[in-house]
Amino acid sequence: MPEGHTVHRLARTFDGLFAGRVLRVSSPQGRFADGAALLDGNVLAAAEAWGKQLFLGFASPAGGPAPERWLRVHLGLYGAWTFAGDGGADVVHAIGAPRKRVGERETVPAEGPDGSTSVDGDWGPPEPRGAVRVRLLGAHAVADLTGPTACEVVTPEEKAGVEARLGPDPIRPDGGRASLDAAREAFVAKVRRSRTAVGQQLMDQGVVAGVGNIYRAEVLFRAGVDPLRPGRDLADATLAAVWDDLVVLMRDGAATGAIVTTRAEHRDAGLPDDGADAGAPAGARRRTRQNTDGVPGAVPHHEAFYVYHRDGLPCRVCGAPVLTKELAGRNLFWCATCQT
DNA sequence: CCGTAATGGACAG
DNA sequence: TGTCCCTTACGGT
Repeated sequence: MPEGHTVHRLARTFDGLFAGRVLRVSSPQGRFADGAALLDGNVLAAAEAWGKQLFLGFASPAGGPAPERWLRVHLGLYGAWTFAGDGGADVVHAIGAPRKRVGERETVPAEGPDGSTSVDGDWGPPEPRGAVRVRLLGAHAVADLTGPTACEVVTPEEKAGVEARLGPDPIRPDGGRASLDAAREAFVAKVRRSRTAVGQQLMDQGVVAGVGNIYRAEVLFRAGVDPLRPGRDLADATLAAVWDDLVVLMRDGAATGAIVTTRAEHRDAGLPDDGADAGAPAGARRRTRQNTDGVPGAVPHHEAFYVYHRDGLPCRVCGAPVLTKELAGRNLFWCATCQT
């Protein structure tokens, strides 16, 4: 369940595991059999992310390095990639030990049916688990895709068409525009062009690519902006600050794998864990999946956010109860005191 | 066992 | 605005 930062991490992982390698491509579930046949036996020539879109470029082994076909994947709400490998030197960075997560799923060393690890020189991929739409298999690693909202083979032209409809991406070095400054300008201008609530516009991938429900809620809290305010009513400088903050927050998320938006002084160190406060308001015990469980030094998930999934709990800054409301089919969270 | 939420989006009207 | 799709894991029976 990714926002853009996860997809950028995925692109890097594919690059590290499979770039330049001939891949066996299959569809254990069967729903992508035709597409898989189109890609099977080709070389992974590129792995790119733009917002929540992942593009894997394939080139024929005989041809040049330019991708002739792209696999376009959008994970949607619950899509996930699961990785396994033989732990060889060439994949150690991507598979990592002992617990590394990419997307929502844990990455584990391949195990035989009896739980044994790979035999030297005789690595075999694990059986696909669940409804695996696509399996990419290299010599030393395998990647399984489940539950995507989009998974299709497209031409370079079709890929360009998809990208043309996407807003600037704060994680891309140039923001997906001529420059990072141009990307910020495009974002500000687009939001100001409409009276649609800024909180709704941030979820529009044509306005800014890669922002999801968490970054939406958190960046507006940090900016002190009421999510329901019409975009048109916001000052240029306010929106520019929102963009700049997205650049910081999302790039940090891409680097660490976790979304953390709270500043240290606003975290309640010493409070009990989630499991200790049974009977607390709904938001208190709700789990928010993060990729940091058990990582030493990581900010625990219940201290990572200002407002996301904290409805009914006191605002970390002013103490007023965090509010929630459904907006365009998604749950919005905000503090009416801090955000005006 | 069953209901439901989940960091998303396409499409119809 | 509503409806549908994709899949999994968790909590309450």
